[in-house]
Amino acid sequence: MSRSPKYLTTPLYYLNAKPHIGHAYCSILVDAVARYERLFGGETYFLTGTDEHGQKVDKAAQARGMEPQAHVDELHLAFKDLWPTLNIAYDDFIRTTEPRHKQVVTGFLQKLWDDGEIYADDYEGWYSTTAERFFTEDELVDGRCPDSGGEVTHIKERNYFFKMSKYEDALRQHITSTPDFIRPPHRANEVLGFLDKGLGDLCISRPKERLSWGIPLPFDAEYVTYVWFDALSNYVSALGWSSTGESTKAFDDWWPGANHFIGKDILTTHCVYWTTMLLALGIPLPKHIIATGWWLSDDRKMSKSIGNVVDPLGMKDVYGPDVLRYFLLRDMVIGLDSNFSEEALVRRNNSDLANDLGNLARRAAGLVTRYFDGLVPEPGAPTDDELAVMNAAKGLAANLMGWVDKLQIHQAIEETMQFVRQLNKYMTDTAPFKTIKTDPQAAARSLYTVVEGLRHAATVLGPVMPVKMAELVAGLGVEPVERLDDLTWGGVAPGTKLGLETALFPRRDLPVSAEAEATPPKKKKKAKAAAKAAPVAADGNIDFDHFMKVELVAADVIEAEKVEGSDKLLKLQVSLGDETRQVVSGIAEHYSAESMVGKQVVLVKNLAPRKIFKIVSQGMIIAADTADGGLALMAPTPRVPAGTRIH
RNA sequence: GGCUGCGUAGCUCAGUUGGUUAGAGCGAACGACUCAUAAUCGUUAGGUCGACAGUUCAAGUCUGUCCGCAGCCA
Repeated sequence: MSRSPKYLTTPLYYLNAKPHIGHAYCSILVDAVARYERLFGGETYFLTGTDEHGQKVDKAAQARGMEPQAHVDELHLAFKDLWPTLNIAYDDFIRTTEPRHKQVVTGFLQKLWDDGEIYADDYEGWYSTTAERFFTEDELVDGRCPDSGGEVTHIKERNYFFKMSKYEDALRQHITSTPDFIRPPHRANEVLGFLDKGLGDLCISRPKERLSWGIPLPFDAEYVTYVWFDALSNYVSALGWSSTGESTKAFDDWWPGANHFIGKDILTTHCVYWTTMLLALGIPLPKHIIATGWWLSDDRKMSKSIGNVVDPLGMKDVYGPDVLRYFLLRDMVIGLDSNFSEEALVRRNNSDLANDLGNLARRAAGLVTRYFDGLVPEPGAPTDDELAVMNAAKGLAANLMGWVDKLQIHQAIEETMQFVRQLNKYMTDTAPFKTIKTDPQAAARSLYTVVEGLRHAATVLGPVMPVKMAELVAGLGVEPVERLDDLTWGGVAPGTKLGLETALFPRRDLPVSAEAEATPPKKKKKAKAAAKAAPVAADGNIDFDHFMKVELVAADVIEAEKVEGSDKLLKLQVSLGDETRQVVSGIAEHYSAESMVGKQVVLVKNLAPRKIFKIVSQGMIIAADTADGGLALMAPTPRVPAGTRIH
């Protein structure tokens, strides 16, 4: 069965932020899908890159006193250099500041201009520098940017517009007649809902005086191209699409199999802006646009302002890139949000990778070493037990493509692990460590079956954990198979020398915080009593360690305002030296907003963030009730540097 | 406020066109085994399937109302 070539893309990551878990997940997902695809015998072209124009980048460069180009030349490496460390193998990395890209965007725009798809008009609105876009009067919140809360300025200016509205019906038609164009399907409904509100035209320019760091419009040098228009074009510029009509081989080969993987936050830009641009240019629409969910922390989006950012990328340094990949791909159902936690990652590592898979390899290898001098024994004729395993291996390989095609990667992994569990059971049932004394032939048969089963599992998990599974296959003494079709039972030749010396996936301890909360799994009986020890003892005392978990720090109040609609609450911005936190505190009846600014207070730093009056509060200020019903704020005397730990 | 989706064991989730005692993995308890990374294998416990009402011989599965959560839009 032949498969059509697939062109797999991640979004171009915008250089105004450091790589985070969202970027990493998307790239890992595309990488895994590409590797699966190749295992199925298909061809793939994997594109990623960076989006380097725009005001934020320009500003950041200015702040550093650098030329924007020098700035992005440096910054884009944070992404480009990251991918290999996550075992991600892309085919091309495109930067929007490269000539090959700028050239295509220019041709793109010129063609639209020539075809009358772009017109100039006056535009009036409130512009937010932080969000880099206009808002209507109605959209503003308290006269500020609804996205960033930043300042907006009223601007009236001439700009260029793309006649996007023209394509509303054509796009709706395409979405409704192509059920899996947008995946998962409920996202398609979202886009249709967006279209039903009526599609306007899209402003695609920014005056040069306001934004110089961009691609100049070919028909008006006083303007540069709007960042989205610029960035989205990468999907065809990387293939060398040409506006003159002469298409490149790369474009013809790959574009028909285009799969854009994106985060759900950029659904509209891809499903509406990009698609209508393509319609206007007469370029066929991509085959699929796949919107993934977000990795959350404590059921919330990770964000610096909420203070719940965990550093999943740091996990690769602690646990290894393949373990991180396994966790991300196993624990997220594509399209839905998932919670990220180090604890969940460690549990996955321990139960699936260390216990089930790694340990199985170890026990099989140990027995082969002990009883057969480390040489894989002759299997002999299979009995029903072996036939069951062989059938399961066959079924696994047969089902795999279906799961991957449905983008049920987590399911593909789960099915594989079920097979591994079956191998463990088979090993226990046939007990080669016993039969070796009574029936060496049976022992040989069992061990051969487990080794061969491991080879199947390793092959099928290769796309998820390329390096670790290559190690396992090498440990089994065989050459890896490139294609699933070549994965047939009996690939391990009897007499092969096994080389599985070390544990493939070491067990890990749960992170400290998790262990304190969970019932410790260690030393079953002895630990039981101790484990049940509650944080608060019967006499009401807590032990020293518990107290030390409360992080009290000195904080300087830098801003304060009353919370509208509440008599008691003040919203404070406090500095902890290296970070600023927002805290909502019920002290307004005793302290005015003005009087708080400049004061030093004591903040409970590691209190879980919560919303009070819809405002996120990241900590608590401590105070004492006074005898006359007043309130006395606690503060270090004398004043100490903000952020100083108090204990 | 409008629209859409979701709410199933402690946790993460499956549950096909409504049909016998609601499933899996993790976690837990107990047991077996001892080749192995305190591993593996087995057994058990734990759910009024968000609430209420309705349709039906029969509802986690359909309808309505409500509660909670999320997303999109305004």
